[in-house]
Amino acid sequence: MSPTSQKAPGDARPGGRSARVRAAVHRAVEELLAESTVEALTIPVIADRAGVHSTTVYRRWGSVGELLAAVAINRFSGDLVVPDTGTLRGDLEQWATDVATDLADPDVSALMRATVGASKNGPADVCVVDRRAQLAAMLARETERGGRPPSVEQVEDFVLGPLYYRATYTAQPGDPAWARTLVTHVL
Amino acid sequence: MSPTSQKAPGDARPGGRSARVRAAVHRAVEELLAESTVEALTIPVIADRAGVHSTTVYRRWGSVGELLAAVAINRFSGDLVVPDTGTLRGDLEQWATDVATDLADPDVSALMRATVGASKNGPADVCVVDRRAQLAAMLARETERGGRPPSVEQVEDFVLGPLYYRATYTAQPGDPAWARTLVTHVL
DNA sequence: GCACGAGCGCAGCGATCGCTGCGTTAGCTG
DNA sequence: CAGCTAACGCAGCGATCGCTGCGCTCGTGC
Repeated sequence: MSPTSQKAPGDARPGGRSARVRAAVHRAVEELLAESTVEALTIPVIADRAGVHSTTVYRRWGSVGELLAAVAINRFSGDLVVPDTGTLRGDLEQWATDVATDLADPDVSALMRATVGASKNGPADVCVVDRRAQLAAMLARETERGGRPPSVEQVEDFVLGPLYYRATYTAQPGDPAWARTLVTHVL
Repeated sequence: MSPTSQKAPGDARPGGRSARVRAAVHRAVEELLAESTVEALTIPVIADRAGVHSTTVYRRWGSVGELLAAVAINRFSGDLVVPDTGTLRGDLEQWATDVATDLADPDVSALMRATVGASKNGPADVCVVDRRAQLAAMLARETERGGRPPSVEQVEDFVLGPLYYRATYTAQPGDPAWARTLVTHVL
């Protein structure tokens, strides 16, 4: 399932109210996740917070799970620009620092955990597909420069893995300095 | 919050019916998680599957979140015996292989994801506290042998991190051979 | 500027959830 | 073996959830 395969209505009218409603609902989900548990995250509550009728949410997203996936895709895509510092190390350090900073935000990690819990098709890859694409782009650039970068899997395992692991399972999210040491280890 | 701070009733009578009910409910949760989504995991459904009345589940656990945490603690504690092969590398390789095998089970990863989503106090450390304790024990034994093992955090980041990351966010859980390469990297 | 149609608000409906007294059963204790 | 108490089963109750026709509003294209 590609991130752009959103079959939901509203795409045929991207200019006006639909976009406003979508933004309001997404914002409501993030706010509620930041201040409450996912068990209290029900569609009537979301709709009420967004100033939108429950019917709209039911029709456009169907369930809390799909809504969460949509919010996660929207949140984890496009927020980070792919760094281009000239060297692979510089790119990766900048990128890892950005990811670490993003994951250190409690609201972001709460959204991630909720998405993980609500994902029905096995793992919650919606949280990482975009990051993986950015990583592949940086590594491909290094190859074009004539370097021999590590594989995507290696960087994913030793940089993204620890970062996401800490944000998901431990109480201490990684700080930027630690993220840079991860890059050093993998190079 | 220690894993043994279960304030729930039933501990004063560990020999008979309470233990049976607890086992039946835990089993029901694992079964339902394996065959359905977490959104369908409601207390009446769990109680019905376990052959127990809903009242009992409400009284002993209170909510699906606490019940999931209890199941996770029970599942992720004591299942793995700490290896003792004589060398740190042997211990870690055995241990990482066991963890990888465990996480490769779809039912286990489903339970983990559900626990992550239902955890209210931030991260879902119930999934890793016991693993961390086992790791600390192995590293302490190496210190007693006179060796200089890496820190718990290092092994956690570069072995547990990738393993849990893959099980949580990607479609390819780690196989035992790959788990051993992780150990090699950290030593 | 005007007609068309997509998307939203409104009202309400079964179904089910989460929870609470009360009586009964079953495991611990002397 | 007998008494006690913790834990469970039972029935039922508000509350709320998820969902469905219907009419209306607002963005889009001619």
